[in-house]
Amino acid sequence: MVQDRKAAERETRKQLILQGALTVFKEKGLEGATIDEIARAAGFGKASLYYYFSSKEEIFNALLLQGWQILWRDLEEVALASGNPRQLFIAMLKRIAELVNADRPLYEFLFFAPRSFRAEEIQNGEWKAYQTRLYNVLLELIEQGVKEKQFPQMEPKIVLQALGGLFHGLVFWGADRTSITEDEIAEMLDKILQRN
Amino acid sequence: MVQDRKAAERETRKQLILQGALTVFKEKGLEGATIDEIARAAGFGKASLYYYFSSKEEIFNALLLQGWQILWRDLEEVALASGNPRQLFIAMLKRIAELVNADRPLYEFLFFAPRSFRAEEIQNGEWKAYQTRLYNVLLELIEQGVKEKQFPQMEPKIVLQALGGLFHGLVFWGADRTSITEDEIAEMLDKILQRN
DNA sequence: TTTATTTTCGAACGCTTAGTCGAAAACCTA
DNA sequence: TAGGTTTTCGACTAAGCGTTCGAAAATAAA
Repeated sequence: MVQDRKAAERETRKQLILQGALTVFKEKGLEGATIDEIARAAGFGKASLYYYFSSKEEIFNALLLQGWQILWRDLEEVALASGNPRQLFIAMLKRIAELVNADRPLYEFLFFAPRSFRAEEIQNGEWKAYQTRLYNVLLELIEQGVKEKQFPQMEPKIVLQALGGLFHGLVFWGADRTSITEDEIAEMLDKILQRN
Repeated sequence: MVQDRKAAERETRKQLILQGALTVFKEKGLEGATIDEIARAAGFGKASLYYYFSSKEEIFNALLLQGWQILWRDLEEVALASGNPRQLFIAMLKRIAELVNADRPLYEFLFFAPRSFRAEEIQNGEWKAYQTRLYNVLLELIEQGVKEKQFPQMEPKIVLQALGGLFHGLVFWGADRTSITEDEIAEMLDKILQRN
């Protein structure tokens, strides 16, 4: 069908635009990401963007949703694998680290951008459901792990909060960001989450 | 002297403006913090602000510098107290937590805002020296602590990075931010930084 | 009270940027 | 090739915001 090819092309162009948005975001930061620049980065005129997206917010929203969908699809596999809570938890963090390393700009956007946006449309976007799902899965793993004495005896929410911050720091902080390998993460987790 | 009183009043008004800036920042976020709103929050007309500060950047810069100065003055005391590296390190984190709890908006600004600003003037501001000093003191404490086997045998920079993220998470993340007490922090650190 | 100085601020300026419009170009169909 | 449809984009509009201007109000000095 011609229809199909048309739709596919439209989708491809939308992806190009999202890609451009990501590029600009990476180079200029969230505030510096203007529609004009995104258009140029994607190889379109400014007005053309509005043929594919109805607003700047919609672009960011689409980026967030798509990113979280991919992230979740990937992590779900890990979550459903077999192993005890501790193993699964570490496996998930490792997988997140792998993904982040494979496409840093995307995940910086996914993890940082939501804090910066104040718009309702974005704060209550569809992507949020995936974030919540991930949070709950990790929380349950910790709850189980604590119950089975595989983690220190602590309030799971606090542990997750702390590990979230820790992981965030591990993966995104520091001057030379390439210096932290998966092995280091695993080793670090092993030391910090030691049985007691 | 009349001169003196004048200078003091000028200083007081500058403080009012900084206070207003903080209020608006807290309510509207960094991007939403306009000169108009800051002026209104501080009880001045917009143009009056420029009688005290020459630009918006200068206002943020002054806020950062003053905040870090106060923070550092406070922490220096703790750093110079007696105790082994581990004790000193924990004491410093506890003190930071106390300070943050005492004036959350200020420290959110101090710790979050620098990431958002791209302006040279702010990125290379005087405040940065204090941040560096704090970083180095904490790093040395960890290096000493590792040497003396009071911390797990790990790369101090990584430990600090991780703890930075962790602490960040502990203090700033989560829905109900008041729920984390100093005691919990201490307990958490004790468990995580256990000797091995 | 008069004059000089400091302080305040509404209004205007200039620039940036999200979003629109209308027409041209590219493409498809017959 | 002719007519219709899809896609592109330069130019324009409108709004927001940092900054400046000029004059008025408040305060101090004489």
